[in-house]
Amino acid sequence: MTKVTIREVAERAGVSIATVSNVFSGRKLVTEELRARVQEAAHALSYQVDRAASQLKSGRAQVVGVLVPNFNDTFFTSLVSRIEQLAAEAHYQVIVVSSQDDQGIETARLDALMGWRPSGIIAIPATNAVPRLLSGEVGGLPIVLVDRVGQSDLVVDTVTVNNHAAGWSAAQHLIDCGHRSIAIASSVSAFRPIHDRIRGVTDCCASQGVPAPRVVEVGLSHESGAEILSEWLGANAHPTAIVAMTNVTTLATLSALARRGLEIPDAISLVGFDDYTWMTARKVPLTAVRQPLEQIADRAWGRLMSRINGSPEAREDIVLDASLQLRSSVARLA
Amino acid sequence: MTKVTIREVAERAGVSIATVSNVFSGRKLVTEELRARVQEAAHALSYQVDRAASQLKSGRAQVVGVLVPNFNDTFFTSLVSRIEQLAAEAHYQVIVVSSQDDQGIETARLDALMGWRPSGIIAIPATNAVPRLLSGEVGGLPIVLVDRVGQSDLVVDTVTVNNHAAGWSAAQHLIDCGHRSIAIASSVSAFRPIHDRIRGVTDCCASQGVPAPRVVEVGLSHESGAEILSEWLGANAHPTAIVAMTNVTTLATLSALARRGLEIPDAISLVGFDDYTWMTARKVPLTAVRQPLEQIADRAWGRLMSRINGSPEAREDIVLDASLQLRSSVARLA
DNA sequence: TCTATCGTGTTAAACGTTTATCTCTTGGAA
DNA sequence: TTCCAAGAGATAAACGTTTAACACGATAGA
Repeated sequence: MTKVTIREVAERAGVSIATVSNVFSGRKLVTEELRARVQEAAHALSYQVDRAASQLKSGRAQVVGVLVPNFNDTFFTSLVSRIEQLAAEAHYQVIVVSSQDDQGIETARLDALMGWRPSGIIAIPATNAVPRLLSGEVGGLPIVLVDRVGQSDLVVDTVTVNNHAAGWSAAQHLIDCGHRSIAIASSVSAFRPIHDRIRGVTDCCASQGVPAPRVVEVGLSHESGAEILSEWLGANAHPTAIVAMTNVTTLATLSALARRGLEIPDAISLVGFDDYTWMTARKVPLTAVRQPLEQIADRAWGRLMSRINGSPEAREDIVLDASLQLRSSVARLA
Repeated sequence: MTKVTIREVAERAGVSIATVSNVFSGRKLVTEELRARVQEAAHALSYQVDRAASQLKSGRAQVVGVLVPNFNDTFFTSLVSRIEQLAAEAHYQVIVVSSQDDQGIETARLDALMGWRPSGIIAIPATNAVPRLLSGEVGGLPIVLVDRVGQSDLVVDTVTVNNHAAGWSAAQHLIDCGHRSIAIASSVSAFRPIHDRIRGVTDCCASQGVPAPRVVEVGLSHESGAEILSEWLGANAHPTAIVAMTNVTTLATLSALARRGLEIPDAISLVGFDDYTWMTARKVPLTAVRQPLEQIADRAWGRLMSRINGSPEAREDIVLDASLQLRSSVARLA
């Protein structure tokens, strides 16, 4: 693969390198005849525009960076999947980096990302603290923050879910079904989205005179979560229903209940969070809160593109609604 | 963000740009004093090496491309996750592209990938046909093929699982438990790994005089799979056991069985493929074939690095063993 | 004392594009 | 017929690095 350059293509086609460049970038008209000659030459030599050179000269990058906390939660990978697809359609390339739920790594990865001089960044911060680089005050780099948005004095666009309402609707359904003793399986209660969901549940209970739900914090991994929850169930009076705050905690709850031999919904009812195929692939399909995954990705991408194309609109906090998927994991109490 | 260049850093530190470059690339020694001055200046200006310029001049890229068929199968995302981690440790960046299970898109994405002039590529082809670009005959680009390796006259390294043995061990377990009527839930039987797994099951049955298993092909999506399998169960005599050929078909089988109200393992036994947390998060934990995910990623990465660093070793087909995780979804028949 | 060697640093020439500027035709409008 | 605008290509100057070649002391072997 003796790297073939624009010069060789130009020579073979009998034109200048500028013409070749124009054929590929399409920013100046080239007659049909020359265009054909160039295409043919390029194909014959299997020429490929060198991104590095192109980007260096033009300053434009056709790259967007995507930062996610990890690849374990399907919520994040699904988002990445959708964004990759949108990006490809828009002839952008995506560089995905993971912070592995660690602020230090987050900063490092973000730094590395900047080396690409991306056109924009879509980020799900690892914690409530938005990294300095993403606060948007540094300079014109378009940024869209998604999901874990902890602060509110931001200057960048955000796309989130109405987590308070999501929690409320889950609680309302349980209360409607006669539940009074509710527990919450939370991952990290300090994270803003989780915090809001918990408040949603709590507020709903308070509004109807139902005792405040107990909150069990189980961490970010399935294994530790199942362990902690199982122990908690052993040491405390059982609630009649549990509502899980993320898709990982849903899994952890399922494991803990199975481990303790507690039937759903006979012994304990469950409302899960996020909605994936495996939730229906069970004898008792799970009632769950569905986040509008595709919409989140679409809105985030759309917003980023607007910014990249220099839209002067004011910043916006896009808040989408989650919906409760009613299935069979919640018992109707007498 | 008035892009700050190496020149400004050099000026501020009172050195030449070559020295700044050396400090960052580390390929020539710089005295501690100057190094400190440079670091400080760089930090003060928040300087970031421009990858495009760096790569253009040096020809080296510190980038590896990763091609996967899709982001729906956890097997692929898990692989990507692990590779991203290994890459970060080695100061490489990963560009992930998805072929969306389509040969046309695969070629397009691969072309785009080449524009980055990556140091190497780890690829899971979408079909048995290895894309021309990856056949390795084009030139020195290091390539490692993983999982879906259809041909055997390759010149590149490969990392696969011993699929025949994996299928065999699943079948053997069923036969040991007294099963004689076995069905296979396959995704796309033509794919080499699937084909081998099916043969493994079939050969094992044949070797012990058990009737040949019936194969049901259910496609790549959970939804269609559940539908097809459910219909099949309605129209045919039930087998006593089903073995699923991928993690998506496992899910599809679970759904189909739940839809038909068939209990596991009382009505039908099930051996799943791939081993994820959700498989244990059920009342009846799933017996499943576990692919050594982490090992696959590690070996693929290791091999790629060897190649990139110019190892002259002969090409190798690395074949790893899958292991059967015994749990409770297979009934012991009288 | 005279070279040879080594350790540090600088100079300047690329790398493969993009794009502002220039040149040359061609075809109306006056 | 003359002039000018518009269209289509070509020329050449960057873009921000890396790195070969070079310079300059200091050290050491002869």
